Amino acid sequence: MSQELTKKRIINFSIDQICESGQCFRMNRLDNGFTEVIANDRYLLVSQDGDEVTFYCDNSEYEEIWKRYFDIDNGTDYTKIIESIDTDDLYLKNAAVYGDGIRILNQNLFEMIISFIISQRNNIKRIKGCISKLCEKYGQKKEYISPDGNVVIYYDFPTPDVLAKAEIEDLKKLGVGYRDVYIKKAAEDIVAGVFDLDAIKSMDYDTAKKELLKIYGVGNKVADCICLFALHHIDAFPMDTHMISIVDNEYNGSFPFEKYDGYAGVLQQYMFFYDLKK
DNA sequence: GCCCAGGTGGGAG
DNA sequence: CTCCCACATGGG
Repeated sequence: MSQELTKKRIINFSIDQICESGQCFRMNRLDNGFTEVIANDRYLLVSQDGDEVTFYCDNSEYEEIWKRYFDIDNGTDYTKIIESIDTDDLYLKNAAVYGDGIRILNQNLFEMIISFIISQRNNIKRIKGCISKLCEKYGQKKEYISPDGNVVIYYDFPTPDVLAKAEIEDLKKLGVGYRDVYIKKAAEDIVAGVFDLDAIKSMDYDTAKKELLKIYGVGNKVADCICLFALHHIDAFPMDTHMISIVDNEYNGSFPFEKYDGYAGVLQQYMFFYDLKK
């Protein structure tokens, strides 16, 4: 264990809950108790004991990369958000307790566009499988030396350029089904400059969502997922099959957004997770 | 065989 | 604007 590591005490943080929360598809719990995170063209191991979280990287990498990725000291006050829940709303209170430790990640924009295009009418296990195969076929191969000295092979998420040149037949072999054309067209249009990802990053929620909706294969729900998980617009509230039934069954068809102005997306994630796991 | 999975595009009305 | 429907794939 000669490798550097960074230990932090962090409240409202659970690497297991985040890993299972359905917002990231390249994070995995390993048999040895560590969680691997493949993101930002890097490989990270994380372990946790209570509030003490260990990141297997030096402090400068933690400060520059992972602190923001995990939404740590980034302005989102999870304690305050949970405390703001209407005391009469037992469902939401229970969901927040159940989802304790989930954070809204700051993930790569292109990766989220492609990942959530793949997610439509699909289940999380298959989504992860498709993305893993996509990265293996089109992503750059990298090596990571683990703390015990083993060499871990991993693959970066593919660039727009590479996916724009992909053959439809090859994409289909990954099991993405009819979404093959969506992936290729989205990548092509980004490469061609039809969509400017850097510009989208600086837009407010409504403007960014409107722009994302122009991408072929991106509809209302996927656009909201991208806004929430890549652009950190935590007022975005993705309405998938789970949320439709929750809002239907628990809120008579309309969620009280006015009580949670500006951050309903965090609560959405608690409810989604609660429904997903029960 | 059926239904479902973090839905969307396209067409009709 | 709101309905319809087809769409690939694998697991229960």
